[in-house]
Amino acid sequence: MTPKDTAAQNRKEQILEAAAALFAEFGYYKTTTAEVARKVGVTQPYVFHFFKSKEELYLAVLKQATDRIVHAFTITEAPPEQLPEAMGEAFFELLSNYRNEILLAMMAHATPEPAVREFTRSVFDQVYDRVKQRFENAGIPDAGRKTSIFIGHGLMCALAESIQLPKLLHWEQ
Amino acid sequence: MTPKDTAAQNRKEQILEAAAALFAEFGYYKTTTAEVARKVGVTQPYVFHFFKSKEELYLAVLKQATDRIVHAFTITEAPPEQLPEAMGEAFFELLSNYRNEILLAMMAHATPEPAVREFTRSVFDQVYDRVKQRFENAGIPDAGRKTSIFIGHGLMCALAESIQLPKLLHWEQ
DNA sequence: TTAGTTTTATTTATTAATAAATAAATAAGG
DNA sequence: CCTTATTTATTTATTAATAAATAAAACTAA
Repeated sequence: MTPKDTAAQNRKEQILEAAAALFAEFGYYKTTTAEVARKVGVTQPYVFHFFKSKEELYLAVLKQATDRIVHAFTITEAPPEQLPEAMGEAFFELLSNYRNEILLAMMAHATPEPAVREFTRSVFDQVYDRVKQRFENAGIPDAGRKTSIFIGHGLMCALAESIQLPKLLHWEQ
Repeated sequence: MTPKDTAAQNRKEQILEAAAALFAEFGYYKTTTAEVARKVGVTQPYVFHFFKSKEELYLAVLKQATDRIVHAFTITEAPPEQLPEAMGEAFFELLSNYRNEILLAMMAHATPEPAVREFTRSVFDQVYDRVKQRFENAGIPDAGRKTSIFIGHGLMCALAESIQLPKLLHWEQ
């Protein structure tokens, strides 16, 4: 019962979810609006009743994903020395609960639509600042560098997932 | 005078170079064979005289790029304690000398053509093994984890370049 | 004149997007 | 209630554009 609790609102959420799964697996260009519609069980033009273009649909999914990420990095609490690990775990949990959306977000920079690139840029900018700030507040030395490494680590996890090369993330142990 | 030194061979190289630039900037799907041709100054169907499909052209560019990367990581020499830094510098040099190709290679995993994904997978697999082996030979402890971090770092540099967010790579200093 | 190089002309397929029609649900009035 | 009006939900039919790929012709130079 979030914004409105109508049948149409429900459809909109279903479309977002189907789109997340398809965009994550097949990318922006190889996902057709017809496939999204088919997955939900409606007709292709009906998708445009909720989103005025394919790009707008993609951006809606992407925003949902990045909001989750920013939120998680904002609320994670831990004793200062354990903050980076705790935030890494928070990301990992997100990845396991919302795999499609998160993979989508971590690969969005490879989608060359200007609006997508710009959105992605602003999100990484924001995430970098927030994470760095928190590292600094926790008294972690060299917070900027640690933040870069933290983000690189996230990219690496997403890569390992998307090409199915689990050996890349063997840090367990 | 590599394989053959004919005019056509020359054209093939020009096409590869134009394709690298366009694929790196606009990605696989938003780059048309017509634009590649126009950049070289030939007609669109002529591209198919050298590469039997757009995918084959893309894979040829990708292979050239990944061969450079694997080669660089193979030949870099340094005293054991400086090996990771030296290899990082080698990658950075590659990125500055062959920017288009290297960015292409670092984002290829987001191109959902099965052949591209599989190729990318096999290259990262190979790179991981080779880097880890060299780290181990240099007596670096926890070589597997260090290799993962090394790759994550490379992904992060490519991201920073592609979305133009230089703050991500402020480790200089 | 023949092999190598390149173009013109054309096809075929795909897909986002629009417009207009229909059906189902809800509400209002007698 | 029962029928008419109105909104909400959804479909059918269609367009318009784009782009990869093929085939065959033509040019060029040795």
